[in-house]
Amino acid sequence: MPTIKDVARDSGLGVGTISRYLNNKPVTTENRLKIAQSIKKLGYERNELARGLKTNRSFVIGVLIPDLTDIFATMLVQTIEQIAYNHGYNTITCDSRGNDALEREKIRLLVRRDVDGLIVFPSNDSAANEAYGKLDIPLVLINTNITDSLYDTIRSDDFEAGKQAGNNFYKHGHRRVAIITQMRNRPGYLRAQGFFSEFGPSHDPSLLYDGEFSIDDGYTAMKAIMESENRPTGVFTTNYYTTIGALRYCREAHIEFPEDISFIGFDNIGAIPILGPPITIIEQPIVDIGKQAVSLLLQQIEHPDISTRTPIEMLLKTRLVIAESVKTI
Amino acid sequence: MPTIKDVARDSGLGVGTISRYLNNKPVTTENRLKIAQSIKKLGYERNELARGLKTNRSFVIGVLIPDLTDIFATMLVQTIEQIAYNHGYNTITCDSRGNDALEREKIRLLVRRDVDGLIVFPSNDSAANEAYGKLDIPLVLINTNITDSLYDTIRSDDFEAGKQAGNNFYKHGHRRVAIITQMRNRPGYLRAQGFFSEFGPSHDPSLLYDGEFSIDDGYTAMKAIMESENRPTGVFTTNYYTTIGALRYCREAHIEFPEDISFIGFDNIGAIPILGPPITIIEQPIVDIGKQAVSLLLQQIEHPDISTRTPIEMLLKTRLVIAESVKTI
DNA sequence: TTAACAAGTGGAAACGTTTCAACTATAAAG
DNA sequence: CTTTATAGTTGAAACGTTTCCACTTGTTAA
Repeated sequence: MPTIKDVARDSGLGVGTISRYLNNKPVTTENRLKIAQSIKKLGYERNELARGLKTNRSFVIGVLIPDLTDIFATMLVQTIEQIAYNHGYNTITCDSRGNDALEREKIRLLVRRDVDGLIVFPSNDSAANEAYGKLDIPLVLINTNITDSLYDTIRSDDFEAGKQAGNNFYKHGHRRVAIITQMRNRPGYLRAQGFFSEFGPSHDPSLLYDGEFSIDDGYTAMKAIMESENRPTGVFTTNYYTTIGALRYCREAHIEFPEDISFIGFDNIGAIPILGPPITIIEQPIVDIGKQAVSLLLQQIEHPDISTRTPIEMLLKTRLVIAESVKTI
Repeated sequence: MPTIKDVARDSGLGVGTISRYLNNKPVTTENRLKIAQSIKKLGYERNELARGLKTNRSFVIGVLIPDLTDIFATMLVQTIEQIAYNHGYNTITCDSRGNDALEREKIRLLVRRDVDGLIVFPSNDSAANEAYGKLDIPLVLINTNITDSLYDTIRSDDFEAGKQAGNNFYKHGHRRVAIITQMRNRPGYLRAQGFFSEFGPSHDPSLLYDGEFSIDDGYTAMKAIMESENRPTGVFTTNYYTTIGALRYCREAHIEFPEDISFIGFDNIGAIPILGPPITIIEQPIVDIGKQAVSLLLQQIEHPDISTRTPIEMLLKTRLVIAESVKTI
């Protein structure tokens, strides 16, 4: 591979000049031409490693997600990737497999490869939170479990999302509605809180189905609900996978909305709008989340002094998309 | 950040010794201890950039896919990531948005960041093929369009996959079956060839629905088929998205399998096994594709002399998963 | 005509590693 | 007790950039 020195020799100029050219600093047109010519002739390409070594800047941002096949996460990454790219940054994505230790390791990998900043979509495991404590690198957390993060944080307004669903049920006359969620996950917890808040100060604990955010748990919970003694008049699922799981059970058991039960789901993405029955559903502003995450990160990267700033927690409103899966009672 | 020199100073040893320690070369136990202590004390972490600059090795492999939200691609990446990791390599993933120019740019990005090898899942656009011509870096292509690649290539046995579907229809008595595919995509083309081969030497061209591998085109084609004059007795879709699209139309139009028409789909992943009706479907061996891709790549990386070897094209068999969506006539 | 200045240029030093030739200490062999 | 082999250590050089200071032009003002 040709180096900057080869270009210098070939064009008869000094390495400093070549470097200026490469960094868009002023160079006489005459030399500009010579250099361009030599570069083409030799097929020179800048070695980003050497550059990063010297400048401590890589123009790469790292994105860490718990699961590369999680549709919500990958949609997010996709918008992050695109926006970052428009700002001159490239993105590299790693999968932590929802594993605490692996998440920490991947973060080090990225840091050691000199990423300029990190956007982390943390695994559910709350223990992971410590990991960030030591890092001093621009960092933005998305949908984190942490309550008082030292870092900028961005998430959907989960409490409000829960309220939107609860309110829709309530105003259609529902008073006993079950919710399928994951209480040890902060968004899951907040969605539940918001939901119940619409039904008054106290609520029947048997309406809360607490488990993992997984297809299986959605399925099982939905089944339990349909088979329960004092069956509620509606069900609210609080993430993509529980929604999928619940819908699957309903398909298998030939349960129709809203005839057999009313239903509000979560995350109008992936297969749901396509293969699922038309349902009323909460939509997260994925594109905006991505946009704001990049924006906050770039602020940190480009104004390092800002790090003394107090951390920002940014809430983005969700949207209730109305279909016909909630019956008026 | 502390450097190797700081560690040397702190431990009273030479930088060379620290380097040996870090690279697991023999060091006296006495020194080993001192070094370990200094490293912990200073919080030293190796700078991979500087290392890569010197060694030309990064132990990172780059993966390029056309769409980060494409479930087939991300499942592949996930297994690649895992297997590579077990071999001591990390993975970074980039999205080319199915865009030829962007694909080329991302490849350069990765090369310039010194990845040890590349696994590329090419965009449909055949023009992209040139891009690889110049590269001399270990490279494996997955499901490529190129017929006589200079690089190792790995893909499902698409012709055989088509035959499996065609044969299943044929032996259930079907003689006029439509196929939805993308002929300018090589896998799509081969799947069609294999499919038709089961029905004899010639075929009715009106049974071929040629478009993009997209949900929309799957939907439109399925609609056209159902509304056609001389309606075929079955339909074969040849990738995930066309399958989804076709299923969507069928849901909306209340078409049931196999009563209204027989159906075989492709790629038993994502939402299909969960939300879709139970259908006979072709399954690609995703895990094996990932495994073999990494294996071929590591061969190239670790035996550079091998590059004189003639390129390998590896075919992996698909599997026909049988449900009840094909009627016996 | 000269002084002052601006705009570019050249090349050595530095970034944090690994490598390698020279060196030291220890052990084994005679 | 010397010689020879062995194992480990040392620090300078190199990897390909950017940065910075000293330098050369060319231009303007007096």
